[in-house]
Amino acid sequence: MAKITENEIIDFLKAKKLKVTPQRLTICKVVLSSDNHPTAEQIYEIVKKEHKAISLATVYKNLAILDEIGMVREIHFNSNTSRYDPKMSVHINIVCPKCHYIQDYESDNLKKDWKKIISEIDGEIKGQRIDIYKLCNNCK
Amino acid sequence: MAKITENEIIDFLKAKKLKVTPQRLTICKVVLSSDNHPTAEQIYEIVKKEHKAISLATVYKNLAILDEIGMVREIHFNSNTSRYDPKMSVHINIVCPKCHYIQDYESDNLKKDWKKIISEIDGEIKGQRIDIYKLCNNCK
DNA sequence: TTTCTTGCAAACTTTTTGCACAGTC
DNA sequence: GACTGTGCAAAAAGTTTGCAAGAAA
Repeated sequence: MAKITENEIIDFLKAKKLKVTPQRLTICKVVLSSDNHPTAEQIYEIVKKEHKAISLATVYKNLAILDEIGMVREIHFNSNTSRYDPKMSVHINIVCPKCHYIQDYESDNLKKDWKKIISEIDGEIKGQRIDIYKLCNNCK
Repeated sequence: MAKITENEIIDFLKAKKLKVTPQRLTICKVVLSSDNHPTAEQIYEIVKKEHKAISLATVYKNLAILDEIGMVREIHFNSNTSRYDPKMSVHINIVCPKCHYIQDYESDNLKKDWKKIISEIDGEIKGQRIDIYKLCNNCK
C-alpha cells in the first residue's frame, strides 16, 4: 500500500461501501503516508490541523474501520497505546525494549526466508507481524 | 524456560536480588506453567486461590518485574489487555484475527530459518515476537 | 430521503501510583 | 534492622459508547 493516491483511497473506500467524508479521507492520507507507526493521538494531532473540530473518538472509529477493511493494521507494542501500521507487506519491526523506538527492516532475503517459514503452516495466512527486540543506538 | 522447578525459580530470583515472597513465588509458578498467554486478570484469579488477600496491583507489579528480568515477556495482541508469555524461545503465535485465540507453533525448521533471518541484522538481539494472522477452526 | 458519520461527553477497562504496613533477608 | 514487597484505594491513560445533529449518496 505504498504511494497511494487520493483517488485510489476514494475508490478503495467506495468499494468497501464506506462514505467518503473529508475527515475520513484526511485520516487515511495521514496514516498511509506515515512511516513511524503513529498512535491514535498523534494521528489526531495531525488531522486536527485540517479539521479543527474533529474529535479523538472519530479518529478511533475510523482507524477501527480501516483496520477492519485491511487498509492499516492496529498493533500494540506497549500497554495502553495502539499504533497503526500502513505497511501490510513483510517487514521486521526492530523495537528498542527500553524506549520503544521502532525501526522497520525490509529486504528481499527476508521475504524469501519468510515464504519458507509460512510454507510450513497450512491454511490461508491473512498477514503477519514480526518484531525483534534490540537496543537502539541511543539506549545502548 | 520449560519445566522449571520451584528451587530454580528461587535461585533465579535471588540471583536477581529479588526477595522471594510467597506471592511472588506463586505468580512465577503460575505464569511459567501457563501455555495460553494469560492476562494479568487470569493470573490474578489463579493466584488468589492460594493467597486470598492478594491484590491485582501486586500481580501487575510482579509481572512487570518478571518482564524486566527476562523471565516472561509482556505482549499485546488486542487493545487494553497485556498478556504474559513464558516462552522466550523462537515460536510463532498463530493469532485468529476474529476471536483472538492464540495457538503456538514451534519447529526445528522454523528455528533454522529464523537464524538465517536474524543473521542479516547486526547488533545483539534480545528476543523476538512472531505473529501470523490466520482464522481459527471455529471462526472460518 | 435514507443511511452512515461526526462530535461531544460520559463511561469503561486496564494499568499505574502513593503510602502505610508487613515480611524477607 | 534495613530494605523491599504487599495491599488498598485512588488516579491515570487509553479506548469505547450512546446519542443528537449533520453530511454523503
